[in-house]
Amino acid sequence: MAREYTLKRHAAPVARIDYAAELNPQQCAAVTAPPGPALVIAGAGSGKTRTLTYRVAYLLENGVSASNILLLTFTNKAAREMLERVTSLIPNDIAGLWSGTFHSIGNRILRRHAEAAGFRPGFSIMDREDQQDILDAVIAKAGISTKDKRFPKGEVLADIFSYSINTGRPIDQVVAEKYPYFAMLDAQIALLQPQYEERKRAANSLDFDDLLEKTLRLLQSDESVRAFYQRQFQFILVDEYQDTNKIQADFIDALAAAHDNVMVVGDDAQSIYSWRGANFQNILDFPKRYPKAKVYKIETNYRSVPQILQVANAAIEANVNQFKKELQSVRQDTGLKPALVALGDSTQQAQFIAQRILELRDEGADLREIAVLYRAHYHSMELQMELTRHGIPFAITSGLRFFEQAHVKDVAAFMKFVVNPRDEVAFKRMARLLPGIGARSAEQLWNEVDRRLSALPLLALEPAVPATAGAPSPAGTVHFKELLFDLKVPSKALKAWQQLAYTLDEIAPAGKVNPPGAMLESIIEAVYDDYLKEKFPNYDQRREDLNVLGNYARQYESVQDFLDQLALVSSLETSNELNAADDDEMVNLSSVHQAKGLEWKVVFVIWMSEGMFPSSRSLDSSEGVEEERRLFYVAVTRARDELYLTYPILRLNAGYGEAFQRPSRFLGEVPKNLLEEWQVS
DNA sequence: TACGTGGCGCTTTTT
DNA sequence: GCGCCACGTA
Repeated sequence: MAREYTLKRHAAPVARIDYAAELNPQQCAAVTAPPGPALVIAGAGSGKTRTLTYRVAYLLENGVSASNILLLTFTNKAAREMLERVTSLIPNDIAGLWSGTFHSIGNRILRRHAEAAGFRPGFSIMDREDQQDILDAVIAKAGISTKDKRFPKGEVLADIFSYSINTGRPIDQVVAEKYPYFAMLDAQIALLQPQYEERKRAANSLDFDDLLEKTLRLLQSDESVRAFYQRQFQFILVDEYQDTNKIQADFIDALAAAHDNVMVVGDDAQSIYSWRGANFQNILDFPKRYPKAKVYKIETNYRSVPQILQVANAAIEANVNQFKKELQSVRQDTGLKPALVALGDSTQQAQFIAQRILELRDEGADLREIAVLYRAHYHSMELQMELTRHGIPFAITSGLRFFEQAHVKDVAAFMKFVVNPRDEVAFKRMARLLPGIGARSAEQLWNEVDRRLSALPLLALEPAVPATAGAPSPAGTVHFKELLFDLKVPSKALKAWQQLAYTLDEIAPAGKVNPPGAMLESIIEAVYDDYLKEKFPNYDQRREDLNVLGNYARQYESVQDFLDQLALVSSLETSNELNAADDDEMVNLSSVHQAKGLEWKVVFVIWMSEGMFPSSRSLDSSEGVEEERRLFYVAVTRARDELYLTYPILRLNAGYGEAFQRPSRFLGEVPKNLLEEWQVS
């Protein structure tokens, strides 16, 4: 039996926060909960973020060191905002606190222990597109002809593998469920997975799933690493727990195993990421996995007026699988019911929204306090045109992230390659930019580069700048000009190729990597600007994007950190950060998914039509429909004062003329007397 | 093997 | 009304 021995804390600062006064009793109970497992079920708008923020402050005030806290959130922005609020509450230094998304925390851990996980510290992070590229190469290499019989493309394989990893279910099961028409190929598909793994290893590249999975495996297999982080993270806080998947839940469990000091916060009614492997059974079963868990419920809603909340409560009612709860509004009754608006077609729908927004602005509303939400990004197309016509400025958190645009990824490929010369995807992307080099030549060139790289000592492949600040710096000795200059390239590409070799040498002289801002300048000036002019019709726009990227890059000293940001920061966070026009008055257009955690005074939910919302793709299973219903619940609960639910009766079908659309079933589930029907003519 | 043109099919959600 | 893919040509 080990002896229990406690180190005395240095004198804790005098308690400054009056928790009972600043929080409601339910919040306060959760915030001041004793150590040990805790499940906080916090309804929409109930002050979930506030609760977590105060919890962090509470721990710090009670002498817990910041470096012993791990805060896991759904976006990096959410983490940053919480910590800012903590700083405004108490004077403690919180620099040592680890916070961010599961992916970014995984990345941070793996950078430190890359070797133990079977990689080199300078590894690249692949996004979905990179993943598809490499999988297409794996398929080709395996000699599978996609011609004679239908075989899934890289895109589909990525989806299968990813879902399999994130849910911990075998490939054949995933294929049978999600792609039954490929069921007879499942053995062959499963065979490709180890090849994909091998290829990633050779390229020293990790995909998004690896950032979770490899981290978990590392904790499970390496006892010293596990013990280290278990000791470091004495208190674990998890936001949006309902959207964690199996790996994420296991990751938390592994870290918490030694002390069980884990507080998870979430709302099962807002679980909307099952297609990415999220499993809201994690939150429902938390008390089973942690039998000592205390459950705290926070059911007072501060956000929405009662009329909106009633609609929300009614909307979620039809779901069988949930913790029953009834949100109570503390806000004044405005006497204004949410509007149910039927419109002739989608054009009218767009006109209605635009007109109503103009009226709201005349009434003195701030455009930033208005949002239009929809199920899928393409639902917003007509509205965008209509808003433009009326001169109404809007900001979209678009489907395509800023960093996923071709020109951004192109210039990033240069940087990725010099940081990690084994990055097959980055190299090929770079090569294909040159005239006369397509997929085929790029592949051949890579084979030769790969051969030359293998002849170099292992250490030479590390970048000369430390991967993490303070780490010893290995001697980088890759001379890119020597490596590439004399390769055989198509004659059409020769000049550009030599230029490329010089440029790489310039941005990483003798393998010593320049800071990202300077690198970008060289890349653009030496090769990319010409390409951009030639290739894209909207040169000016894209060039401007690259300037923005350059400004952003200059904030970073280390290329590695900069590239990590590109890979791991979500669109929501970048759009604000890059445009920096936060104070511009703009209406927000957003998918419901991206609206998670946000709120506005006025919310329009458009395309409330059967087949659109709920999406027709979700209709074949009851779980699918329940998730759509939760999504609808999320949409409704974004609104503080005014809510409009609109749907067009006619749908203009591409090519096929028009078809009648039934209103969404979700509208029928809300009692008529809770909504006010608007007749629009 | 790279790249331009015509036909076809049809729209989720994202770290 | 648009993007993607396959095919044919330089």
